[in-house]
Amino acid sequence: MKNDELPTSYDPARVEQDRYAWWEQKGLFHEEPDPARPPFIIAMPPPNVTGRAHLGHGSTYTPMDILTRYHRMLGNNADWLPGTDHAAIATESVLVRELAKSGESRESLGRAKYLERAWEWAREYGGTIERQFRTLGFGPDWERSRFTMDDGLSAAVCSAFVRLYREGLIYRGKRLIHWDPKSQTTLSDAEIDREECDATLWFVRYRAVDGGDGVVVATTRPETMLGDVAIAVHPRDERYAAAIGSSVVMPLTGRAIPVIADEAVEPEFGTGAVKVTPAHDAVDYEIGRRHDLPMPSIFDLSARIADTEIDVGPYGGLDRFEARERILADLRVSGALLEERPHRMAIARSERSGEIVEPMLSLQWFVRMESLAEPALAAYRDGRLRFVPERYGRTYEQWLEQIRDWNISRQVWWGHRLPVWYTPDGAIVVAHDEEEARDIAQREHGGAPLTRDPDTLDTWFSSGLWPFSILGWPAQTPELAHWYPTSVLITGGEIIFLWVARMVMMGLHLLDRLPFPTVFVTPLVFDAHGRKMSKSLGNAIDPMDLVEKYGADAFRVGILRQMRLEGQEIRFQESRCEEGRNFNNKIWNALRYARALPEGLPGAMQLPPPSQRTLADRWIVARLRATIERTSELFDGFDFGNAVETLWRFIWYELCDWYIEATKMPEARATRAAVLSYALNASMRLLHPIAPFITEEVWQALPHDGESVVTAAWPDPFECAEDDAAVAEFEALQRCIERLRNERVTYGLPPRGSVEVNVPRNLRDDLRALVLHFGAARAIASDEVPGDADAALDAVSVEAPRELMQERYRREVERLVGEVARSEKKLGNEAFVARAAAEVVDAERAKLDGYRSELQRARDALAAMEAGS
RNA sequence: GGGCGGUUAGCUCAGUGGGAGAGCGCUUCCUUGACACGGAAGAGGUCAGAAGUUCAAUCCUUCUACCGCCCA
Repeated sequence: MKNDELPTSYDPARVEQDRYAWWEQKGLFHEEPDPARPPFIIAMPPPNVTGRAHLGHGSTYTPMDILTRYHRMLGNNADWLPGTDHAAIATESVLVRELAKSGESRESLGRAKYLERAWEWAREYGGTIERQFRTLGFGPDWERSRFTMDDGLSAAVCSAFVRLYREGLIYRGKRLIHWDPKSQTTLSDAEIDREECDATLWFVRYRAVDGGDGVVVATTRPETMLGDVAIAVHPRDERYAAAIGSSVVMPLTGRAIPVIADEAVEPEFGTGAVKVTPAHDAVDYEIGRRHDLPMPSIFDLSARIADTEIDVGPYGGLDRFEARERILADLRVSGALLEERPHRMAIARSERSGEIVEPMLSLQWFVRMESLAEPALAAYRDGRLRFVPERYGRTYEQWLEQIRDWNISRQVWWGHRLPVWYTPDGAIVVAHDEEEARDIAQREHGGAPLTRDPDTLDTWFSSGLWPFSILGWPAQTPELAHWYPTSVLITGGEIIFLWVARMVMMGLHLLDRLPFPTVFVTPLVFDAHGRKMSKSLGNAIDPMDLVEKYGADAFRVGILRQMRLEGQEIRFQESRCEEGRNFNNKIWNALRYARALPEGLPGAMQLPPPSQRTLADRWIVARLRATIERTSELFDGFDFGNAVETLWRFIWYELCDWYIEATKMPEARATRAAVLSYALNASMRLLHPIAPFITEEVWQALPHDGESVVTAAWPDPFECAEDDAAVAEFEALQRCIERLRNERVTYGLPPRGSVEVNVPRNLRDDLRALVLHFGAARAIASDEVPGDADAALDAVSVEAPRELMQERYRREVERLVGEVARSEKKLGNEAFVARAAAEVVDAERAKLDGYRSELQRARDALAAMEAGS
């Protein structure tokens, strides 16, 4: 492509899609296990198969893409393993809603037909998010993409279940679980959201059996009175000491229940006496267990009052909320309802359906967590498992310390069906498949017919196996041998319990090794004012729209610049993407400039010999070296925000603003094409993990080695000489130029057109040329200035009408007198000199010396002017 | 109630025990032979409040206020 074919501004839409297809067709993201190279493996947290990309993917998945690309360039055996998750409850609730539109339901279709539909659905929408990830430039090894319901992964799930069951770590039991009456399924603790809301606290009198005053209890759920089995008070609550052991009458159905004492009761809450409904409240359930109370359920699965276990009086068949109203009305009439007070409380809703969750006693499958949690805790405590930022480790630790058994059965159909069969008399057979189940039944249950458990497994059960199931486990594959454990897990903080801890437990238990040594927790994305993004608030931003407006690279740069290593949130500002686009345009134009150099670019990428390099060459090469080292360090430390910032500053301010400007001087001609193309090429490689598309386009248009920047080598800092002297001199030059520009404005001189500057006779020729070039100035020779180049550059000044210059010098003298006074005062403080670190005191002395000589120069100049006027 | 963050320029945020920074926004100027998605200069802050440690605190400690996240 000739330079005149390069448009004046970079147009991402023109290149991104084709470039991505080219990468994929070349297989650049694919790897095979290679024991000869260090592995770098990331298991992509599988998004919901029917989901869509959102901004959170930007903050969480871009770092994975960066690290994989970076390690590939370092020559490692780097692979990013993608995949999708079947997201049972989320997908099923959408599907059921869709079916309802055409008057169908799960039940009307039957399980087989329903699953067929579900698969169709997954296939239809399943490609969307992977396509969107391509649009965002993510480059995982698509050939290895897996789905949690694949045969292989399903086999892993089954194998894990059978093994854990046979080890006694999975059991079936009647426990209090969270029930979603709408979706008709259980939910784990992690699948419910609690929200504060205004509620009412009702005070109800339970009379003594002898008709005495009895006890007044406070409750937020009067409808559950039907299932009350006791009244509980705190054992040390004086007010109720006499009542403990007596019986009272539940006002609705007249049942007598005991008054008991339990530590769990808070004496300050309400009246200090609470009703106990073990089948419908978590605290009550624990009380019920401690006191061996009956646990009658009063609801059916739709949370309607049902009389199957206990007399529910006239309330049978009522929905739980209708029942509440009726019961309150009846209590009012009977005079048992004494008072109602407004009350703030947290109610639990299903994260997916939004339905208010009902605690229910139910026969479900559980994983016994204690013995799994222990090694997972130990791995963290002895430092084998590390969190970045560190504070998230405590979140992990706390959760594991108070671990509870994990309810893994779900009453949805879309998912991994439990590998569990029952004989007619209720014996349990757990097997890898039906054939094995029959063998077992034959052997142990006299060939009794089997019925398979209809339930499926919690999605997180399969997710917990993800880092090794995608590598082929339980089969012993080369991938599993070389790529497990993975290198790092990157995810949002909200699923440390749901997912991270479970992967750790499963990995340690099933493979005896941690699935990853490091967990990098990325920030949550909020809107610009810190509000959660949501459809209902209308503040959600679709990353696809941002890509369309600014390009994928700009989106990535935009969101990364808002990431901070220790940050827990990003207040997303779209303007950052716009700035990212501007940055890309800057790079593009640097390329156009380089290609327009009349001498042309060299064929190979090579720096000129050091002896031929100009000061600007030496400076930019030294700065490039520092940038390479810094960027590597920041990537290694997951500090992506600072990595972008570092590259941004180098490329825009140093390479484009200063170096390119310097190459416009005649003195730069001999070396500029080689140095500029080298620095640009290296910059593109440094930036490639962050902005894959534009870096490929620019890299291809420059002298380069290899077929793609994707597989190019990470820049080698040792090709670039350190050069502190050049850096110091160039920085002095920059200060000088900035001062000259300031003087121009101060003196009201025209911004363009040559001004005259006083340049000490002894200023080195190359520096003099740089000063005149950057300052757009003509030199007037002035007196020599003793000292180094720094001092000479400090003495450069713009020539202007005498009064203006005098005024300026007067202000300069005034400022310096202040500085000298402050410094002298500090050094005059004996305590400072005696107690401060020696280097701090020395630095202060050096500063003072500097101020004094500057002051002297300014005074001399002023005196000379005044003498001359 | 328990745990964890935050409070720095109009906005979004960096930052360090030794004279406060960036980007955007704002003001003024510049269509210089890569780029107006650009360039130059500038204004703008008792670093939430109080106390303590220190020769020295925006930074360390404690407390207070407000905001947020997670868990119960």
